[in-house]
Amino acid sequence: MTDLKPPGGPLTGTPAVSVCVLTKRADFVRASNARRQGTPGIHLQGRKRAEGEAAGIRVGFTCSKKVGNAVARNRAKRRLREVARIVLPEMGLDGWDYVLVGRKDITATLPFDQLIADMRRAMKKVHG
RNA sequence: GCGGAUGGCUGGAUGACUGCGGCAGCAAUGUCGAGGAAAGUCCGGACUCCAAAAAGCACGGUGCCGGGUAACGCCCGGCGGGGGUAACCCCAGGGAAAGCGCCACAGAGAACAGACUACCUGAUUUCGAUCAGGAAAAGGUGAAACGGUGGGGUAAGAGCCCACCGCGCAAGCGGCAACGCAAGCGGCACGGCAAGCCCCACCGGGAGCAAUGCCAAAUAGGGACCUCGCGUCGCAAGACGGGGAUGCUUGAACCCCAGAUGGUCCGGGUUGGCAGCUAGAGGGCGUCUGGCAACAGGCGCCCCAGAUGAAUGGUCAUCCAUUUGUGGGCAACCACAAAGGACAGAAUCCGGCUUAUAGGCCAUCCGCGCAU
RNA sequence: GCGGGCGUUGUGUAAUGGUAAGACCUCAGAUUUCCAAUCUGAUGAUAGGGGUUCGAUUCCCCUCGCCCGCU
Repeated sequence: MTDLKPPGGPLTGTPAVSVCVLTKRADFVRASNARRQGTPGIHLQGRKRAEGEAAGIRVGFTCSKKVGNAVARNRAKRRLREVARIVLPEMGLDGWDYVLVGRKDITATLPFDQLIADMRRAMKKVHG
């Protein structure tokens, strides 16, 4: 199934908005029906929430069983979490939900700086 | 040195920056944080609930003997059978003279007796054969065919007789036992399958931490049908009576009894938090005692994660082995560069089994070769 | 996590322990001016590995894959 992990604590260079983590299945479903952008390493889904729904940036992580066994899934999730920790403070928009989806083999093995580049490109596409 | 057998260990190391979960703290911060299989869920337990977890039946499991253990289908030791030159390895390994069932095709005949071809004797004969009797060695079939070899014997033959081998029964002896050794007896009979039914012995009540208990929120604390039934004595406690059992029957204690009870069905709801939740038959090291061993016991020291969209990560440097390429060298090897670092991630806990696993290391033993 | 079930040609189904059957599909041929329909023929499977047995789809064990239930 899909997995996610609790808030990332105080982020370095955090902007004024807070970041929290998606835990409800309904939020994941809504995000997947909104804007999406695939890159070699990351599949990104993004959604601008309706007024009064929640505050700040929210982010979720998903690695289905297609990604591999438990070791591969956990590894992909950890790297996605690290990517979000670095990229979201500089590019995330207040009032949006983001869902990062792992891809088979690639998310766990791609060089890390390339993964970050993929994330930045996907963010631009989803916002634009 | 080469080849092999068995048992065991390890599962990259150090550092820097930056993150995550638990605990402590107002905070700064401190401290702890995956495995030998955490896996498969194949067994066994602990623990919780089910009216006791009791008896019988049913059902399921195990299956040489002895021991170990909380327990086991696990482990240790022994026995028997099979394989290997050997070290050593493998075996669901009780009962087929309790009973039932099955043994296709082929073959004369498939389980207990019988006789297709062929053999022998006699009679008949159209000289092809037919009939009566003897016999069970030879042929062919098959996974399996009624002991084997040699000799005697005979009309032909046959354990019909003899020798050796095999087989069965077995006094006695050894061993806790499985079992082993075996005088003697028997002309030989009793085929295989019980991972077919079954018999025997032993074991097992069922469900499972999403168990179970509590708190909060929410909803229609709703509707239909059926069953028991509207008790007696007593001020009361209680007694009598009735009801309540998870495959079936019995069933003490216990619970309920005029309930808005119990059962079935329909409809609604199905979220959040806390406890269970991690220190236990616990692990490691050292040492002593008993034991062939598994293991048991004593002492000392050290160590023990608890998440819940689920923590233990990311990046880099150096070293460590590995592979590839280039250069040098007869070679061992040296230098430089690059790549990738086995299987795999706790979810109530523990003991086993099974399966996956790069590379490396240690010990013991066997065979061959060489040297002494 | 815990508990349960299933696995046979490409698909959905059969098979007392004894040659794996039949249907649809695919291919080829026949029929037809051509197509469809029809007829004939062919290809093709017991999830994998061990064990019991003379002989396993069937009986036993291990592994793999798929499906279902739970508050």
